[in-house]
Amino acid sequence: MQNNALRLCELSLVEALFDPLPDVVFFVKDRDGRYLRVNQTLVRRSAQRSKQALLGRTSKEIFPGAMGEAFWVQDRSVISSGAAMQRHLELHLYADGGAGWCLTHKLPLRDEPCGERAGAVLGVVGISRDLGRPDQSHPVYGQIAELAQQIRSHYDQPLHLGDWARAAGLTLDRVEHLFQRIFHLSPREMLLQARLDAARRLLVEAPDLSVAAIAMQCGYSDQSAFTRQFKATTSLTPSQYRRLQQGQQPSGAPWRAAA
DNA sequence: AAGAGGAGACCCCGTTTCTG
DNA sequence: CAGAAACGGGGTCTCCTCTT
Repeated sequence: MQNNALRLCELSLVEALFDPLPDVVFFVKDRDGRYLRVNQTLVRRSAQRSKQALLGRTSKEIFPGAMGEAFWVQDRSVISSGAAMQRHLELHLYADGGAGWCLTHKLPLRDEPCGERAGAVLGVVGISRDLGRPDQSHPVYGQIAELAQQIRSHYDQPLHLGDWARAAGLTLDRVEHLFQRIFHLSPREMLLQARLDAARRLLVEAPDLSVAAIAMQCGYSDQSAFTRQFKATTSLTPSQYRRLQQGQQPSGAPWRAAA
């Protein structure tokens, strides 16, 4: 426990570093998923008044509904496997109806590498960063932006990145590298973003369209793949999302949350 | 109709090596 | 040393089927 206390003390310094960053959520949780450290951005986004209001509580208590449940499942997975969750692209749906794309990273918090419980997982530490603006100052921004536009406007088709890269006079490797550098996303992640943005729009604006039909219109080969990806990204199935946007409680888990 | 899951194919991404 | 190229393993997607 001594080691644990020391580590948490060190983490308070990290917490202080993340406090002034409005686009990054920072948190540390114990083995039971209870918040031990949070930054101010998380306090704001969870609609809490202070850090104290979050400490000792789990994401399921702070974010009632599918999103809190999804955070909880992620935490359990990191803690039980001891494996990090890196670069998970997520759409966070806020209580005020807004939505924002984030990249989430979670690492297991381990005990000191010596002593009886050497290396034991004590909890999880993570950040969730809002997707930033593209780096427009990069010399080949124009070329890559054109490719990105192609991906966004052809979201209903399979990704033919190799062909598009060749047409632009670039290699596939170069395109992927530049996408990361400029957009902080891989081409496939950008395609996923475009498809799910379109799907969210159709779920709300075309209530008569079936989930399967929307899947087809958004470039998925079937409803199964669409539902799987939609749920992995938003924590909700397409029909739950549709009911939520129509102002109904989705069946299953109770839902009304902030990020 | 919608959701979930398994198998197999293929593509992406992280890492290493090469080059200027 | 930075950027480009190459490569192999893992992850993702499609197809298919079953369940609710």
